Amino acid sequence: MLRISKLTDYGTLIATHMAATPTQVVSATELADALGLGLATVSKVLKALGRHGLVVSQRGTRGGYLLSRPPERISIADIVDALEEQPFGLTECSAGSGTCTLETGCRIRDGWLRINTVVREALQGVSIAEMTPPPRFADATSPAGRRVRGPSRLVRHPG
Amino acid sequence: MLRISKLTDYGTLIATHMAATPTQVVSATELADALGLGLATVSKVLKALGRHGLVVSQRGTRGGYLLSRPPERISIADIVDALEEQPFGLTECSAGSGTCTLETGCRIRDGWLRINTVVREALQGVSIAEMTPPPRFADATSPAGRRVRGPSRLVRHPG
DNA sequence: TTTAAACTGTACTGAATTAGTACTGTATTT
DNA sequence: AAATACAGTACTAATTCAGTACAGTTTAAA
Repeated sequence: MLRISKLTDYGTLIATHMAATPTQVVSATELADALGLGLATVSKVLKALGRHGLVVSQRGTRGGYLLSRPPERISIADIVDALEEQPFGLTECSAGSGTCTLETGCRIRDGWLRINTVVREALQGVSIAEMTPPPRFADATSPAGRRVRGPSRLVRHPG
Repeated sequence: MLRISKLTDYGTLIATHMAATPTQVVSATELADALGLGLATVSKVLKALGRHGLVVSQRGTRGGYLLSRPPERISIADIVDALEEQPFGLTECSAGSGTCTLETGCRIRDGWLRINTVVREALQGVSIAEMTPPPRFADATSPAGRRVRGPSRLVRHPG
């Protein structure tokens, strides 16, 4: 369907929400309430994010989750990698290898690999700190007033 | 799964194959044989491509399909549009509208719309003529020797 | 020390989507 | 008239997704 799964969608939602208060421990319950999602669903997402080192968890009363690094350094690609099937690839042949029955004589694997690269760079080029629209009544001189202006900034090649 | 469907994959395969002999009428049977796919499957794909004006069909003996325009002017985005769910969108909210139960208070729709744009441009930026690797023993001065060199060319902004 | 909040891990079930195929009908050429 | 090839619809099995449930462990606070 060329669409991210709902779980991945929730992942970006949750991570973006956490990015708003990056130093604050938030519990799955709080996130579920704030975002209108089921607790079990939110837990499932956070667990996956934790496995991939994007959040760290704190057990017990007053426990919860915390972003493991500044939100500017967590990209949408990171979230996708944590929640979608790995490895990344728009087609079967460009992701794994060997499973495609057409391998022999396939002339377009090359093309798809190039497209993958560009798409991946697009996802890598957006951090969870950049997902939310600029605050409407923000003071333009405040740090919160800094904003991304359109897609041109999106494709940056991190390395 | 953030992956194109197999049908879409077949679509790019079929279109790319046809792009190699752009003026020749090819039957579904020939394509199925050449690509190692089922006839019914190939027919299904070609029908969808026809509905979207990418190929024209010719019935009867000696009938078959023909690209409706030069392969340089048929993009991967065209194939995707013909075979994947419409409209294009990596998330539910960035494709349609109204179906997302979280609409109210969703802060990231904007971000996903921007990402969509970039991904879509990547798909629009590659024609089915550019999918195959350059012929290995091609004369460098021949038209067939022209080639795309890496992803930088991929993101071109057609509009 | 007890209790409650909160994370951990696994498993399950219904729904939705995908993939591939079958079948009947129509058009065209030889 | 016959063979080839497209047109359209429908169907079934397999896969994937989405959401939830449950039993267990850790930690902080009362």
